[in-house]
Amino acid sequence: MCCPVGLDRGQCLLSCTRARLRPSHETHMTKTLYAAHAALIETVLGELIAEGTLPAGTSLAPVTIEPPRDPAHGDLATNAAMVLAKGAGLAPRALAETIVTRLAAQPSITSAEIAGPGFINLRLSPEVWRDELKAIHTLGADYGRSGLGAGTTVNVEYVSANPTGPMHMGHCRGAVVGDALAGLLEFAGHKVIREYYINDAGAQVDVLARSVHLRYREALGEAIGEIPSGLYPGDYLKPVGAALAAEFGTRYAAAPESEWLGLFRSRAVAAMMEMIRADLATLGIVHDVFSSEAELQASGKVDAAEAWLRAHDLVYDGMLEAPKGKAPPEDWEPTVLPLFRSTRFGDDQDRPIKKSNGAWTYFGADLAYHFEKAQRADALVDIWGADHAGTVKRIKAAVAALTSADGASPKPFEIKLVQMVQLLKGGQPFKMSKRAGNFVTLADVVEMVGKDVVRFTMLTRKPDAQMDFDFDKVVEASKDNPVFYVQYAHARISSTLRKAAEAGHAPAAHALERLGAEELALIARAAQFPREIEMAARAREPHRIAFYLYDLAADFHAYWNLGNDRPEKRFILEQDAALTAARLYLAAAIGQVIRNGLGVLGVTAVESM
RNA sequence: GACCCCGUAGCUCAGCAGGAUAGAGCAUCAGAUUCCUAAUCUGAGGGCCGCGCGUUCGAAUCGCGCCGGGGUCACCA
Repeated sequence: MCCPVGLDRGQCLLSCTRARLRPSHETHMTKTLYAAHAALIETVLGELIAEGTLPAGTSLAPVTIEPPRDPAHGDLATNAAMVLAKGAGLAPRALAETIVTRLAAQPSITSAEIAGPGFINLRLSPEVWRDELKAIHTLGADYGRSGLGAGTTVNVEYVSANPTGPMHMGHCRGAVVGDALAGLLEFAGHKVIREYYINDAGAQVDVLARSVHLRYREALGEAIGEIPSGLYPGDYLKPVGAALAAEFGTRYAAAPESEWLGLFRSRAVAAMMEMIRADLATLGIVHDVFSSEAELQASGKVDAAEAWLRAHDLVYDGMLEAPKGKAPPEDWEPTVLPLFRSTRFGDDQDRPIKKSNGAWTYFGADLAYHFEKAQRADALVDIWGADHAGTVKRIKAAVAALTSADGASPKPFEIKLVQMVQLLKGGQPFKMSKRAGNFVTLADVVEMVGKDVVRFTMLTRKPDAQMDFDFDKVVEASKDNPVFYVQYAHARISSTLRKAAEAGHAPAAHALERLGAEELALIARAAQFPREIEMAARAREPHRIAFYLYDLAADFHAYWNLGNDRPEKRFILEQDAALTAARLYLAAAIGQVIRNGLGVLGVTAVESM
C-alpha cells in the first residue's frame, strides 16, 4: 500500500511504489466578439440554405470560427466553405466566393479572403477591437462570464479523502483541479455544487476508531508502547484521544470494543473532518456539501438502489470466479454475493455490492450515493485519482442504469481522472516514510510555498498527464514558476496605474483610435478570454485557463518591453496625455482579464511583488 | 492476460471538437537595463509529432494494430 492513511477514492496519488459555431453562447450582458461573428456567419449560411445554394437541413455543427495561428491570415478564420462544399456539390473555393461576398458587406469586416484549400480569412475593423476593449471595462469582473451553462446545476465531487488523517500531498492535485473546475463552471454559467463524499462507513474508520482508543488509553496514563501495525500511528490522533479521556475518564478503557467502537468512530471522524476542512481552507477550498456514506446507508437509500437494480436484472445473486492471473488468496472460497452485472458494460467481472458479512461494499454504497446525488443536479462530475481508473466503467454503468429509470435519458456523469504527482526534492524522488505520520502534509507545503504557487503549479499540466512536483524547484524558483510570471504582469499593470495616477493620468477611452497595431494585437489576445472560458468549461479542463493566462502575460511583457528601445511605446507619456489615457485604458483591461482568469483558478492577483 | 493514461525540440510540457509553415519554457549561443518593476524582453540553432495501416479535401489530433513508459485489476477504499 502506498498511501499511509489508507486508500481513498479521492486520490492517493503519490507515486510511492513504485468555438464552435453552434454552441457559441452569449454572455448575459453582451456578445463576445467570437460569438458575434459566429452569428454573422451563421446568418449568411442560413441565407444560403434558404436560397437553396446549400441543401435544406445542412448541419452547421462542423463549422468553426477561430483565430488563425498565423496572424498573416487575419483576425478570424472559418472553415465553413470546406466543410459544407461537399453537401452543396460545389468546389470549396466556389462556395467560399459566395460566402465571402456577403461577409465583406458587413461593417465590422474590413476584408474577407479565400486562402489555401478554402479557408475564409477575415480581418476586423479596428473599431471591433476598440469596442471589445470598452466591453472589458464595462463588464469588469464579469468579462468572460458566459451563459454557456444556462444555469444548469453541475455537482462536482472532489477530494473525498478518507477521514483518517490530515490531507497530504497525494490529495493535492485532485483538490486543486476539482476546485478550479468548479470555479470555471460557475464562471461559465453553471450553478455548481462543490461536494465531498465522506467514507465513514468502511473498515478504515473502524481502524481509526481503534487507533483513537489506543490514544485514549495513552491519555489516561497507560503505557501503550509501539503502535501496533495496522493502526494509524500519527500524532494527530493524540488530541482526539485526550479529548475523549477528558470527557469519559476511564469508562471505556477496559470495556469491550462493542461498547465504544461506534462512539469513538463518530468522534474520530468528526475530528478528522475538522482537520481536513482546515487543511483545505489553506488552499482556499470550501465545499458546499459533505455527504456521509454512513448516513446514506442508514437512510435506506442503498437498499432502495439494490431493489431497483434487482428488479431490472442488473443485480443478481451469484458466485465470483477465483481471481485469475495470480495465485488465489489462501482464504479464497466461492461465496454467493449480490453482484452487479458490470460485465454488460465492459467490465471483466461482475462486481459485488455487498460483502459476505452483509455489509455494503464501497461500490454498493457508491452507486446509491451517485444515484442520490443525481437527484440534486443536472450533471455530475467526479474527480478521481488515476489509481481508481479500474472502477470507472462499473460506476458509470450503474449510474447510467439508475438514472435512466422511467425512460429518462441518463444523467450526464463524467469522471475526470487526475494522474499521479511524483514528489521530488532536488530532482530525487522524495520518499514518504511508511511510518505514517511522517508524510508530507498539504498544510506544510502550503505554508512553505503558498497557496497560489500550489494551485497554479497543479494546473500547469493537463490532468491526465503525470506530473513532478519538486519541492526545491517550487520553493526556490520564482523564475521558473509560471505563477510568478502571470502575477508579475498583473503587478506591473497595477504599479503602472498607481504611478500614472500620481502623475495625474487616468485611464480613459476617448482617444482609443490612437492605439496602434501592437496595442490592437494585445486586445485581440485579451478578447480570446471568453472563448477560452467556454472551451475549457466544455472540456472540463481548467488547466487551459492557466496556459491562456501565461500567453496573455507573455504578450503583455513583450509589449511592455517595446518601451525599452522605443520610449514612445511606453504607457506613461508625459508629453501626450490623450495617448497615455488610452494606453492606461488598455493596461487596465489586460489587468482585468488576468484578474478574472486568476479568479477562476482561485489564485490571487497581486498588486505588487 | 485485461482495462486506463502517457509517448511532440537535448529536458519539462502546450496544441482548443481534424485545418494553413507544429508552439512555449528550461538549457545552449548572441543581444537589450541613464527607461512605466530586467521576477522582463529580442534573436539564433534545435522536430520521421513512438511505428504502421486506415478514414478524407486535409491527421500531432479520429479508428485499428504494434512498440515503449506509468497505473490499476479484492467481499479493500
